[in-house]
Amino acid sequence: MDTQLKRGMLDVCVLASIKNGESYGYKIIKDMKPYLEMSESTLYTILKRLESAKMLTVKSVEHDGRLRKYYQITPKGLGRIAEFKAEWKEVVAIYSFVMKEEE
Amino acid sequence: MDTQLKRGMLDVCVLASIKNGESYGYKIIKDMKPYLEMSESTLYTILKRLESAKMLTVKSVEHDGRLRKYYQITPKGLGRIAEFKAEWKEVVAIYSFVMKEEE
DNA sequence: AACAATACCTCGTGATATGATGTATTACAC
DNA sequence: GTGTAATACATCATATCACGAGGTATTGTT
Repeated sequence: MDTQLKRGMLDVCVLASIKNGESYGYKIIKDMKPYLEMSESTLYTILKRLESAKMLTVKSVEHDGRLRKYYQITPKGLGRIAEFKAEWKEVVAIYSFVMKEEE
Repeated sequence: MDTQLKRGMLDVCVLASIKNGESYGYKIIKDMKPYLEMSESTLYTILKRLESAKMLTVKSVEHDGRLRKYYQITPKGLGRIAEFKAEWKEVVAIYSFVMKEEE
């Protein structure tokens, strides 16, 4: 799938992955895989970005000798999802424009 | 509207604008405005990109003392629109993922 | 012993949307 | 007739960002 088309959905997808319970990087990638493939470097970049934007918080936990960073969504993160929901209407309108007079 | 979300639709929108008859830069912006706002610098960048990709051809015409560059879509350009149509299904699937368990 | 899976990370690169800025003509208001 | 908006094109520098390549370290599995 075209990279450009995914942009703008990536951030929101990550937020959606942790919306109903905290999760961690490696698991987020696996959860999203059926819908949207994302490389690890992309995900960790996004997680850092969302953390800076205060859309999620993080806590590190030792698990089987390996470090795990659990992410929780914040009200601001939930707000971002709501915003996306509203913008989606515009996206659909653009799609309609493209398909106009298409058989 | 979020810039990122528009990406990936911009190219296709421009192609759609000339799908049913040639058009020129200034007019394309006006035609798309109700659906999607795009700055002039963005459009001319895209037109050049699409021309390089052979998705459209151009011919210059003098009109009222001003230069106008008329763009026509090519089979490759039409192919791009068809491709987008297919990718749209994936986009909708991603949207569903984001909205899952959303009230 | 070798390899896959788990789990994190950084860095460089390429693509690209946009604001700022520029050129030149026509149309219209005051 | 002077100024401003509209028409119509263009370039350049900048910032954002997805991604591949590469790295570290531990725990299964073959």
